[in-house]
Amino acid sequence: MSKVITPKEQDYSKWYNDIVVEADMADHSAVRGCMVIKPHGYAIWEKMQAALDKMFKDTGHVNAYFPLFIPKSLFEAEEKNAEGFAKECAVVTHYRLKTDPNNKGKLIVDPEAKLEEELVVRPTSEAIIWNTYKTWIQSYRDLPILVNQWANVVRWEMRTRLFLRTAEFLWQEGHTAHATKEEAIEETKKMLDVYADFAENWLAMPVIKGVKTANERFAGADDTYCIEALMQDGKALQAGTSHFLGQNFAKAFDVKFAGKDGKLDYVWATSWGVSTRLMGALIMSHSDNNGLVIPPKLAPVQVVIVPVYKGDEGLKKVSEAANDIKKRLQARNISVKYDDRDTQRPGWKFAEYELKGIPVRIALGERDLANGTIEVARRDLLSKEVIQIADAENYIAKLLEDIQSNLYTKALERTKANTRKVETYAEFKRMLDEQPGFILAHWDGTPETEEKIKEETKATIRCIPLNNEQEAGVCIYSGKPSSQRVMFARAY
RNA sequence: CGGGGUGUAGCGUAGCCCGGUAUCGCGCCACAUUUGGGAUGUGGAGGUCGUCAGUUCGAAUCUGGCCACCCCGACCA
Repeated sequence: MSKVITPKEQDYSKWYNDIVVEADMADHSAVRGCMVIKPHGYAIWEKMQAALDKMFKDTGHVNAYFPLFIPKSLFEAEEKNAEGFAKECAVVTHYRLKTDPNNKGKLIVDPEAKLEEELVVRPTSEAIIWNTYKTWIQSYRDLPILVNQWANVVRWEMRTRLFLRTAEFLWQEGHTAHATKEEAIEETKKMLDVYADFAENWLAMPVIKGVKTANERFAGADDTYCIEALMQDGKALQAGTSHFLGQNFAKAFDVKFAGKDGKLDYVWATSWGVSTRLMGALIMSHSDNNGLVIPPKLAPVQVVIVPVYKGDEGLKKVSEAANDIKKRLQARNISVKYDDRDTQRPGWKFAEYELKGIPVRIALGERDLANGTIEVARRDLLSKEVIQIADAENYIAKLLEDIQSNLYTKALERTKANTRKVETYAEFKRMLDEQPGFILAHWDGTPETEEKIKEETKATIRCIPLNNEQEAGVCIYSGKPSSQRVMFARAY
């Protein structure tokens, strides 16, 4: 049991925070609501980026970069989008500081350097991008445009939590333009599938694909699709969104194209994004009271080799064997770190790598050299096995696959076990308190009912699952007829 | 932004009520013995007590402003 991590049964929020900080992923910074992502955390994010970026490229997308600042007049062009984000925008009003004449050595904002037009720090980039697309698009031959950008955005949140909700965060935002509604909807769904694929095959995190209700929809979208995942405490986490934007932004920014028939029409749009919030999802899907657990496919280092030895001679002998194993594993595309620091003792290293979630640890000592063996420990089950050095590559390659699939299977079973159907409002409320998770229940389809349930229970409709089974029933709240169940949960 | 709490060495803390220049543990540095699950001993370094102002002969301690963080609400990826 870790000395530094608060057990999750005792205090789940504290457990989460301890993991982030003690596993060296991120820290609070001197800036309110903003975090420092430390090398170990950033390395995981880079792994996510690399995997996602390849998936985007494989589906025909290209990367570009748009400005951080958005002139207010552009920002307000799409009314619903602007309204939706207005309350959480950072705004640049001046472009210069000067020395304070009344307080030497201090700076003040120079009142003479007021911007003619304020600049909004992007909370999302639809406005600046659609203002640009206007100049890129004249004809159907210019379509589709399939652009993604990796960027930081700022949303001035009241309450922040490392990775889950910070004032500044890193993400990718795809922005596509299409000639037809059908094509745009297809793109929206395709990217949702990419996200679900990534979540399940890389994060080892099962997700429910669905569509948001009008209340929960992205400001400015006609439809918002999402992937929702269930965390270990039974709360839901929205892990990615893909929006069908209709012609809303094309109309706001007057982006028209000439079709084959010569007629002008507005362009159809999508946008889609995932953020550093996925780091929070990773933590809350797999980690335990001993620290972080990283799925092998996203681990910055998949295997660490810890030498156990006496004296310089011992280290030399062990290192020879360790470096050989390292090479053989690397030849199989396994990332390996050989930690030969003699400033820390083996036990200390064991605890450290466990805390940081490295999937596999090899301990190699002089005793092993004599026997031709290594001790292999897996992070997910905390189990150890002694194997022949000769079998190392095959054993560990398979072990990494096992860990990846074991993490997914465990998370899937947990999600299934905590997804329940309820028929009455009383049962619904009891379930939320006693066995939190996804709750499938009938809803009359009105925003009013959704709002009431949210007010009374803090539970929201996470989504209407795609390919939802049609089933006649009555709304748990109003008793009115309903044709399908929707998925409720308390959410992050 | 509303309610509550906290801020003392890198981290965790005692001292604050009742004013007199700061306690302990971990960590850090040196040396020795150690090394198969966070080693042990000896010696040592490290502090504008969050910050700014006020009261006082004297402030970690009393008063006020500000800042940051944590918890609970409203908001949210």
